[in-house]
Amino acid sequence: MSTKLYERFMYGKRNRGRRFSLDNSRGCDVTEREKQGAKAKRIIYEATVRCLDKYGYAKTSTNRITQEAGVSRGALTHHFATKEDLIVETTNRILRPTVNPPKEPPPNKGQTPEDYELSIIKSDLIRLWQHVVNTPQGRALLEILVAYRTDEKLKERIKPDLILWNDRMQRSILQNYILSDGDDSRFERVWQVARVFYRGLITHDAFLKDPGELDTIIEEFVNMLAPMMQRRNPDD
Amino acid sequence: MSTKLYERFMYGKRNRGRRFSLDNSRGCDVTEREKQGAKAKRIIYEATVRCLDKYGYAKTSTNRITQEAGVSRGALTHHFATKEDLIVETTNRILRPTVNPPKEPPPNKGQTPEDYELSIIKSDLIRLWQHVVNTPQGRALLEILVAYRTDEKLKERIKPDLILWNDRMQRSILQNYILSDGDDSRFERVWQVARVFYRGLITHDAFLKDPGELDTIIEEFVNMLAPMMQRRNPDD
DNA sequence: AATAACAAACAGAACGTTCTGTTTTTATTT
DNA sequence: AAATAAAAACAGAACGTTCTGTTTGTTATT
Repeated sequence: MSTKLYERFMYGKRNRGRRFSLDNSRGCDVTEREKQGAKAKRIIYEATVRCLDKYGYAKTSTNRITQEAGVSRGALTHHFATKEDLIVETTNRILRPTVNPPKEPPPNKGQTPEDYELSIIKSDLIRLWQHVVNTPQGRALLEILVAYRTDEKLKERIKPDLILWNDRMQRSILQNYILSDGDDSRFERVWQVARVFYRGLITHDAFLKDPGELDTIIEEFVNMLAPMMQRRNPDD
Repeated sequence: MSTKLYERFMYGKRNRGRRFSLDNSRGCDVTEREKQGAKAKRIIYEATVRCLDKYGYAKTSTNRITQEAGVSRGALTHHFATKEDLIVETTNRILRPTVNPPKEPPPNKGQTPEDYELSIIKSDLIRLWQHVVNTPQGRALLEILVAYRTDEKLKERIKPDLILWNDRMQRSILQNYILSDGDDSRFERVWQVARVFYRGLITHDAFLKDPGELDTIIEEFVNMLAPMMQRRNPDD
């Protein structure tokens, strides 16, 4: 390249074009490019969740994710500078919809009001297992949480998110399920017991000959927990 | 090495010496070499447990284990042909002492018999957490169980051991405890609920600002479970 | 003398990251 | 409206490191 051309090039470069980064400096309307990038990120995120669920944390390499997502290596590194960035963002996307689980309308019954209330709480507890914890997202989260335990850098980055999510979760649950004269702080603990139990349950079929045994254990647990969530006076 | 020496060495190697493997073909007396080998294996096993606990499954490489154990790479590969062999044997050694947890003598009290019984059961449940699950061995086992979920080859090799251990555990517990209403199969489930809960608890402090919150959750759980349980009369 | 026990070098694959180059979209200037 | 600069969105090669497993060599025990 001749000096003249180069100087003209650099001159133009310095004085023309955009001075600021793009990413939505306009205001609100979504450009084609933003849509494209968001879609790619979503595809990669979904592939990451699938890989964590299928192969586990140890074998979820960036190579495998690109294969699963059907994108190039460059695409992944463009959107996620490091693997840690990818895991952090994946964690946040897993937690996002979990905060407010969709509420099912209670089915009609010919039961006494007490039995009816109990059945609703039981079905809610079972739903927590079937539609939140024991899902690709839930199992992927377990993989991340176990890695979290021994990965200080990851811990540093996602701990605030997890605590925030926990608080929001508790508040959301309290809004929907607590009885007016109940002990809130105790109820929060009971609910956390349920979440802890379900997390442990993901790895429990290792000990069982028949996977169906899981259901009976869940049933036992639900029968144990549901009546407590109905107690109106915990102080007697 | 000169050719002559080398040939003499190889010649001797091929045509002389013992034809069968050593490891205790004599009968009973333990040789120095056997002791040495067993000690090396124990050191490697203990280092593996420490690595799984400290670094997690993904970052527990054979290299790291040799460093942690203070042995050479050759020593490790000599005793454990593959990494999978090492993990399998480590799993078995973790499970070995857990089957029959040491029983603590009950402390004296000025309580009613009912309260006394309840307090013993509660302390047993807390001990399960403090001295079995939340230990380097217990946390290492969690790492292995999570890897197990997505590793078909590992699953194939240790599944029988886990099921066997589970059965022995249940029988051992049944010897000491029964359910308040005397239903054994239901009690087995209740006890499994406790184990599942504790396993989940290992990863739960990720959600908590203050690690001390764990204790209150444990307390809640124990208060929930203990009244359902009853110690078996040792005279039957 | 044979071999268990250990040590160390090595091979090949896979890992995460970095880098260079190309195409496409967007914003600004003319 | 056309031209142009800049940045986003890829694609893919290459890098150095680390991994597991193999092989070869040495020492100690029987």
